[in-house]
Amino acid sequence: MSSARVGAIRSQSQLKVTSTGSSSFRSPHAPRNSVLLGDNVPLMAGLPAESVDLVFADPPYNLQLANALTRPDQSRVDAVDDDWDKFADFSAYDSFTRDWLAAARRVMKPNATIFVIGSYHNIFRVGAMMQDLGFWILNDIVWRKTNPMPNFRGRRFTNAHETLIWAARDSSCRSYTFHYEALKAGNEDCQMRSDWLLPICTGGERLKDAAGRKTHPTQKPEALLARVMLAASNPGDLVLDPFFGSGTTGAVAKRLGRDYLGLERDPAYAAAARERIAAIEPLPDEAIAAAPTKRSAPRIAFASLVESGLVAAGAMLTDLHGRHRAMVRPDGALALGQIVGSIHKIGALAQGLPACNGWTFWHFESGGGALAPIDDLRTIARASLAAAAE
Amino acid sequence: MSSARVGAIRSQSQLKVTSTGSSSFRSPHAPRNSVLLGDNVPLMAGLPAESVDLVFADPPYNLQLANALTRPDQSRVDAVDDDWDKFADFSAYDSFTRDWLAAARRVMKPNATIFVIGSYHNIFRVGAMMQDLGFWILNDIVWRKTNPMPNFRGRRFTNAHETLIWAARDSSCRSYTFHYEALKAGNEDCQMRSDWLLPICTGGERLKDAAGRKTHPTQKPEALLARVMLAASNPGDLVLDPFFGSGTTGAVAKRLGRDYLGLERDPAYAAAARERIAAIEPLPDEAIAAAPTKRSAPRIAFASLVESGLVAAGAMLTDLHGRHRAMVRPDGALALGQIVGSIHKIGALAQGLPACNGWTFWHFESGGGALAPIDDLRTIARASLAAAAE
DNA sequence: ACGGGTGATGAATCGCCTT
DNA sequence: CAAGGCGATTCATCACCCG
Repeated sequence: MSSARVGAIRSQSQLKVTSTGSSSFRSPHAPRNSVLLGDNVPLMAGLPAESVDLVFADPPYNLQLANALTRPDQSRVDAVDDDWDKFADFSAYDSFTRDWLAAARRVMKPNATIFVIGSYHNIFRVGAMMQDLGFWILNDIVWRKTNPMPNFRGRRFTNAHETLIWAARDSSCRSYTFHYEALKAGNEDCQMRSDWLLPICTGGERLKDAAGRKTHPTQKPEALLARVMLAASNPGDLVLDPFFGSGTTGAVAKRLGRDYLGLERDPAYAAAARERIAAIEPLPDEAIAAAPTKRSAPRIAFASLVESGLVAAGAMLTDLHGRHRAMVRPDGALALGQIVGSIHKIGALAQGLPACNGWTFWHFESGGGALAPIDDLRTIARASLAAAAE
Repeated sequence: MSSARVGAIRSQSQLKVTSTGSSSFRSPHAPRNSVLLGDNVPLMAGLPAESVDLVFADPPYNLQLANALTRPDQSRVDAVDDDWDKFADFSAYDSFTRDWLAAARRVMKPNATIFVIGSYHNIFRVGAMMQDLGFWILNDIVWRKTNPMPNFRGRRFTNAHETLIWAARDSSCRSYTFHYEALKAGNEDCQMRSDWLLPICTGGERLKDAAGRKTHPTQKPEALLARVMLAASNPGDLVLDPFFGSGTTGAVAKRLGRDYLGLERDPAYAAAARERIAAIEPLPDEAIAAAPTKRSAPRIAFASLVESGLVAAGAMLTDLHGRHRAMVRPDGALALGQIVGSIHKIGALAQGLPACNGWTFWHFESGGGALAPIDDLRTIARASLAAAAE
């Protein structure tokens, strides 16, 4: 997506709609870069279907602390005991979960994905409900906390992680956004794993009121949201957060050039989030622009390399070890003895395999008798194509 | 538990009952150190209620493989496609899960706990069902694999972990076994966290047939089972595994001086497991004996220290900084001015806190004017108590 | 014996476009 | 819409062979 488009979307969308919970507005486009006040289910019902690119949801965890929790020094742990985290029983929590998940699914574009974060108190119910509603789980991801709260009673393992579920809208969604190569490049050239080690949100990042009390009990670290958005969204995408809280999703979205839409029931949280996001400075477009990937590179026919003279008709190609030899035909096909076919087909045939990437399998003799893959020639062809387009 | 008791339990239990799946046997005690052949639900129905100390369950994951998967070198991945992992739909899997979980819950002693392992394909359904059946989740634990299979198509995060759910039979179970201090001592004096880093089962540990094929497609590493049993069972305890498979639970139980009961449907798996376990050499009792913990150490009344002369009546105790001073009364109470109470109550009162551990708060003057906690005197008292019991 | 190279393998819901 | 072609894609570990 070009930065021009990003700008256009941003400018159209500073409407700051405020709703009281009824489906009081309808528009062909979802509002962008706003915090909508009210219950998220009717608010989502008021959004156009298939209008958001990514959902991040941090629903109430349904924590069940029977009694007050104290540290060994008898100081009281400031546990989550807000009204929004109280449910009569599992059935009430399931019903709540079904409602918001179904509403979120409706507004997801066909190739959108959703992340939901939770702990063992609620994540199993959330995950089962997602499967029941037709979501297609892509991964579960473990956020390993570098600095979790210890288990003060010494009766359990330190609860040192939370779980995220990443899912597509349904099982047929195959072209969801996933920046595999960028993540790998940023991870020592190793695939990004399903376990992420990140600190919890503390220090200057943690929102506090004038008296020093934390604004929101479960503020998520921006690094977590950043990894989510960098992995599964593009600049200019609309990220919906139906449990906006302190607005971490909005803050990170703005910084990373994504658009956000936050839904929040509590006016105080919404106000704190708006203030927080207003202070965010977006990163420059160059820092955000999606890196070109091999999958997105323009397709080049091997025939065009022959036509342009990068490969001579009649030249012999071999595999890296010189075990197989094939001749380049003027029409861009390869000939292995009497058999003629594409670079891929002939490569597969030569090895007795069902498939083969001919670009990396076949080599030509470059300077000094060294062998180089014909993929190098494709790179040259792509460069001259790009130069011609300037 | 003494090693004598461990020996007694072991000798009673080498019956090796074999059942074909009907509830054909009844006994006041569950059989021990046996593999029972048949469906686990009727087999568990035939066991006495409240007869096992720990359950470890590795149920089918309900993997849903659409197509064959190949590595980048076109080699075929040997996926799990066994009949026992085929379910018509989520509803069939839920029903299967409910049945075996309910049967397992019935045979758990009131303070028994259960570990269930799974992946994102099934663990959410399992966890929700456990909550519905009344299990009380204590932790979810993440087994982080050091050497997971990569994601060959680059379309998702590397699926690098599996999840274990640890639960008590119900929310009222408070005295379940958990060797907090032994785990902490073995973890650089740091609380054991909910994320465990362990390699998958390969190499010599992996059972293979004469042709070199793996005996079981999903054999779990012994290190994983060892951590489970060391954390949540005592020597001589009965560990039930309703999905015994290749018998890792039995092998580790035997090595660690626990008794096992394995339920397995497939005669070939059961036979392989029996052979495997027969070759296991148990560790010596000294290596296994539960380390004494503070909780299990005999309670010592402060009064008994006064009686034995370790503390003199009339002696003054202070906190570490000398801010508070209290006098030892001959009845083992403390006096802070006119107020009299236990070492704990007076310690709390002195600090204005709701509670206080008097053993670590109050200090006495040991040799050379140095202050030492009265807990040191308790340690001495315990040592002489143990010596007297010899 | 040791080291390097090659090959095998593990609970996996693992494409997209054109015709 | 189904079928077929293009062409993109792997990490840690262990076993084995060879020099």
